[in-house]
Amino acid sequence: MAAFTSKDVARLAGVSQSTVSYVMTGKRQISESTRRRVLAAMEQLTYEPHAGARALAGRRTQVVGLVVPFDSMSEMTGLLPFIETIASSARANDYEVLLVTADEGSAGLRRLAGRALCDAIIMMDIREQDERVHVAAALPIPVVLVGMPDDPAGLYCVDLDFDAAARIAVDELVDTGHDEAFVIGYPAAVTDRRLNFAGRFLRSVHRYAEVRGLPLTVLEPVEVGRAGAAAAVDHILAHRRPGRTGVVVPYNASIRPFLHALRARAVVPGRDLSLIGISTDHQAEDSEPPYTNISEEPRDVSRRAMKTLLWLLDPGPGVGHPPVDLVAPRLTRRGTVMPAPASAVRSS
Amino acid sequence: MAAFTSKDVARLAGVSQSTVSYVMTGKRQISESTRRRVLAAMEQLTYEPHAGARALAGRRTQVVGLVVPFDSMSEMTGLLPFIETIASSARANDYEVLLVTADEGSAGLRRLAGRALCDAIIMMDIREQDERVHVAAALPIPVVLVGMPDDPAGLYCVDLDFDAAARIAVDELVDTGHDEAFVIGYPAAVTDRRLNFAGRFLRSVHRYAEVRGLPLTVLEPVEVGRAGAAAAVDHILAHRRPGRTGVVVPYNASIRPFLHALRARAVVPGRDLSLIGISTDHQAEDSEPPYTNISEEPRDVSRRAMKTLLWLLDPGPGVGHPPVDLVAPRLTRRGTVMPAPASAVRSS
DNA sequence: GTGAAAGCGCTAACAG
DNA sequence: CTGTTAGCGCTTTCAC
Repeated sequence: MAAFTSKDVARLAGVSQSTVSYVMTGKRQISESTRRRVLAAMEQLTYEPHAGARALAGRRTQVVGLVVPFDSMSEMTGLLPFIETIASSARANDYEVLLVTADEGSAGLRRLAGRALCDAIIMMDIREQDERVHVAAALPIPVVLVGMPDDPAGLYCVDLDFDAAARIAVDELVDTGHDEAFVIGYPAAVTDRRLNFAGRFLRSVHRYAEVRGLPLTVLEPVEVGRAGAAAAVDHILAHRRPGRTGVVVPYNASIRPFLHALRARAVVPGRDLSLIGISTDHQAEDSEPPYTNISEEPRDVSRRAMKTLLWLLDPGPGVGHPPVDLVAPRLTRRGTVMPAPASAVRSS
Repeated sequence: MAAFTSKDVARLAGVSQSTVSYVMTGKRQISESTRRRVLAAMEQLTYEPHAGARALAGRRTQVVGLVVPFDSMSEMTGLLPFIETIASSARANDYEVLLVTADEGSAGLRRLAGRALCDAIIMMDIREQDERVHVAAALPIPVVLVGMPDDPAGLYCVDLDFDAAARIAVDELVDTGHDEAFVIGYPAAVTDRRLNFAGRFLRSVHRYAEVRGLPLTVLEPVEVGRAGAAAAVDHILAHRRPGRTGVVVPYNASIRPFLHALRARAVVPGRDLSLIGISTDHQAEDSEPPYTNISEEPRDVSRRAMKTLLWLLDPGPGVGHPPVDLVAPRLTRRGTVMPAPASAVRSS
């Protein structure tokens, strides 16, 4: 395997180099006979086109840049399904994936575009006010955001619909006759960095609670882990008013420690209070106990982000694409919400 | 920002294009004054060299390919620290990271090398007999394995020292006076694919148990999750002989469910039996309860893999590199191993 | 339908 | 110490 070039293929097939190129790209009609000879030659030489040369001449890299957060939290936060889905999705469309860590900030973006390392970028870990968003908007290549900054600067955004998640949570608690709700807020690592989803969820949950007349308390910040969860549980137990108490845990890494803290106090979710978590279904099902959850949909979000990106790279003839694409979460009941007492059922 | 070239930089600095190139690569002595002018020009134009052109002319991409497993398990198995560490490590050495999923098999490897997408490859998810290893060995670029196949085919391997892990586990149980040990084996997803680490651990644990006269039973396969863990615990409780029982859980995703199964049966690790897990310290510490563990060291393994790879790309003057580089795990006691009764202490 | 030839933007001899 | 020049392996006008 000594690195053949398209020239070698051309010679072996008895055609010109350009014909080889056109066979590969399909940008020209090629007679069936020559196409066959060319393909046979490529096969025989196990030819692979040189990506750099291709990028240089064709100004297309067939690479998408993926900007991911790699802080200490990401492991718990379920970053992997995003990466995985984007990788598969890219491969299915003949793209490679170049990984860049978010801590590079704007410099990483500039490098990706400036060096022509990729044709487009998917960026995660978006903050409410994110300087990178404006840098991204000025790049000569398309950028898709996973998340919604305050000002998208004209960029396409894909994410879970956290507003809908908040509405679903409030509705579920109200419809099952709860008298009060607590929200386990985000850890300082999230609020300090003003990650976009935290604000989106909290604003919405306040609004819907008010609309439906549900007294609501947000505990914040609540650190992920034993201590933070213990403090939160103790606070709730000490301060809750008489009646049915609901707890919403929107940050998935906080759910497990919260469940542990409840168990340690012999408080049973679904009996002594209600619990709704926002997490993947997989995590909710796998937990001990399984809990009623509003689904994060990392795979769906990633797929749509990839779809948007492909469309941006090659806008089809059809109508456009929505600039903001929010994936609707689903509620799955797993018994950690106390059912409505027969007397207290209200309609949603 | 209209995509400047090194020619533009050269003109602006009043030098030739090659001088610009030499300023960047440092492969030639450049007078301080011209170097300054060139750097100023690059700065002024926010110049970034075209990666494709560079790869084409310089036959160096400054990219490392990373082949990762993206099966259903990988999320639980702690893949992220590997990816993260390799990404940072690569960046620190001016390399980009191209992500390829293991399910592409040999084709992915051939593509990476054939298309000159990268200068070297790090491959994870190695099976005992892995066709990809032989393909990799024949590639014109270096490949580092994270894991140890039966036949490394001359490739450099970096991984945790599972033999040492087995020894440490057996020693700890024997030294604390245990009369018997069980090993919670790997799930079918691992054994079916003959992933290399499973065999390495199991062979060693058998050997050391025999050496130290510890009766040992390996339960296998044990599926990850509630059902598998429950079955394993029930089996152990039903079949264990009188005396002190130790349990070793080498597959980290199995540990949590195992702990749950114990708790559900009111069996307390550290009191009613002993438990040693193999997992990251972080996971062991964060678990409920924290458990005595033998450390997986994904970051250290990744760092060393990267180091080996860089050395392969540019063998320094010093002596060579060991072809197999095993990271020593550490035991951290967290109270899930019953301490030795005063009368039964034996020396290690 | 197919070829010939001119670059894409960089690196690395070869010259001085 | 610096400039000139010939490619690297593709894509893509032109031309037929």
